[in-house]
Amino acid sequence: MTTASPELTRNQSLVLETLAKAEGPLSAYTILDKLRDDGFRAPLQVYRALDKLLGFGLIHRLESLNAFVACAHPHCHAHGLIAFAICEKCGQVDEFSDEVVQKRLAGWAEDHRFKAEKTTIEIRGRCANCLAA
Amino acid sequence: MTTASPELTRNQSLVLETLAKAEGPLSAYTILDKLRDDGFRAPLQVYRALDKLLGFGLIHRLESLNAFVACAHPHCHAHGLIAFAICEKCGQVDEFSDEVVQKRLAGWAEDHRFKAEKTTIEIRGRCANCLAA
DNA sequence: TGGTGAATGTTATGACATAACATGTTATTG
DNA sequence: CAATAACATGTTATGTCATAACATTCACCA
Ligand SMILES: [Zn+2]
Ligand SMILES: [Zn+2]
Ligand SMILES: [Zn+2]
Ligand SMILES: [Zn+2]
Repeated sequence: MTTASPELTRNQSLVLETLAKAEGPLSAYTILDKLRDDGFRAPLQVYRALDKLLGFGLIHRLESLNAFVACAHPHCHAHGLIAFAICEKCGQVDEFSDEVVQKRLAGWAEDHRFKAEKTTIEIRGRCANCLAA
Repeated sequence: MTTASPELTRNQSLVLETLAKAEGPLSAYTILDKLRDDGFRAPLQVYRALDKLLGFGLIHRLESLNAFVACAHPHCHAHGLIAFAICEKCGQVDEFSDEVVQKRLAGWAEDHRFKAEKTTIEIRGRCANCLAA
């Protein structure tokens, strides 16, 4: 599914570090701005690095945000179906997976002879901290 | 959750009919092009109608495609959690819901004191027809 | 050493979405 | 019948996300 990662190039490392340091998801253009001082000039420099990092499974794309986050479990490299809980207030993203949900969706696909290639689960709302405040 | 729909305005009806007639999801700009002959000139005319129709629950937005589809069950107006299976080949979209998945995600949210406001589930892949062909 | 493939740099363009403001349309209601 | 309020619409401009196309550089190995 995901390609094994050799070592990262300079651009890939910079982008990954930027995401890893960030509080929440970042858009490609936000990453670009943060990396101007490191010589980044054009969106493609970011998008190309993001593509590779996605392939390595080191980051994820949040479809409902058009943004990217560093993987919360970059070592358990073979995580199956992943879900994201995204706080609309503080931007915090919680990455988790659920066997039951995964099996259930796989069951639906099998019943309908649908060959799933990529599944997106994103829950938008308010996190515990933001609700408490 | 969704507001009750009074009757639709001319623009809203045109946009909804366009989506209902379509084979698959349409982007806002594709809808705009299809409605040029009906007097549509600017993206906002489409986006405003789409916003209302989303509020009425008559259409859905597919986050992973930046596109829109007519609701497959526009009468069962109170559908809970919806999932979409999207064929990458023919564009067909299958809209379904699953009680178990819904309860499971609600359980996660409760456990983590996360207040879910909108949940997206989108499965991309190949439909039965396209796999047979 | 030179040739191959991958990564990078750069410019331009395409695709998706909204801000801001003016105008029109349709009830209420005094 | 105004006056008004609420909503829908039209229009221009701009903002945001993503890729096409092409030139150059780099790392590696025959
Ligand atoms: Zn992950
Ligand atoms: Zn929060
Ligand atoms: Zn529906
Ligand atoms: Zn298909």
